Amino acid sequence: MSALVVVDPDDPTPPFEQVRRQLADLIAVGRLAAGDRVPPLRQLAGDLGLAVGTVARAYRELEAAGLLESRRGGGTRVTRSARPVTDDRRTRIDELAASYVARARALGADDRVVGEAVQRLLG
Amino acid sequence: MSALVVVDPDDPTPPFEQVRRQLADLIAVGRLAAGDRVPPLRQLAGDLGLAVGTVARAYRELEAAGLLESRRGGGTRVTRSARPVTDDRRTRIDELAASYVARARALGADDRVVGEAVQRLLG
DNA sequence: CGGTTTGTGTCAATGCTTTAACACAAACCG
DNA sequence: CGGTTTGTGTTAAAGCATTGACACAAACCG
Repeated sequence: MSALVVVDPDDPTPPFEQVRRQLADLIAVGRLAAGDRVPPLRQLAGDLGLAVGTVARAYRELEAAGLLESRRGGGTRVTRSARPVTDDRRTRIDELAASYVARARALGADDRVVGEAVQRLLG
Repeated sequence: MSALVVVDPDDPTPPFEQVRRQLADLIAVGRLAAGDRVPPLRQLAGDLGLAVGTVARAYRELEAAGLLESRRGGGTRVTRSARPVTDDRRTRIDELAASYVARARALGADDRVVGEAVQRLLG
């Protein structure tokens, strides 16, 4: 009975962000495929012990990112096709990359290792 | 000029928690060895653009966890009993890389873009 | 058609985090 | 010793996340 998503009360990360990240990861990894339905707001909120608005925010941000599509009465589903990379997204990706490189270097990794760790995941 | 720690302003995770996690990682991985000194509160706060109290909280929680020891006037150092988990540095870097790739993909980037963003930073 | 499901929106109240400025205490160092 | 460094603690103000309750809108289904 592994729940789709879990919220860690000891993690200071805001619950809406925990949910958002986990769903984004599930989609990125393919565990949630295009067209798959995500739990209704009230159901997921009830399961996690969160307010409806909190889960709604996670869905809303994922929809803004092009990962989910919501329809009143129709539920929320994973988007069929991924959006093209816009300029905004490009700069955001650069920021994520810079953060990763900085943190990996801080752990003592040399640049070769830093690059390989990513390439290994990209095939 | 590799920064010891970095804070991501776009990450809803509270800054004190970002700092706390990264320092815990550095210690767990052995990049910060037992007895090593951590930057003075005011210095790290200045570098990161945070208030002194914010960094102080990160240090305080790490001390409560037994990872750091603070002395007024004497600075803050890694506890002797805090031992690095042997060679899970590689694992930790892989986790960081996986997180970056997942987040970048979630933004709609294809794998080529994800890889290039990193390579651009590594020269 | 009509009832149900589901997402959206509002609102005030509450709590947590951060900030800035300041005072204080203890260890360091010349 | 005396000045400096450094960690600790306080305060008030501001911002943000969450909650719970409620109303509304649109899609679904029998």
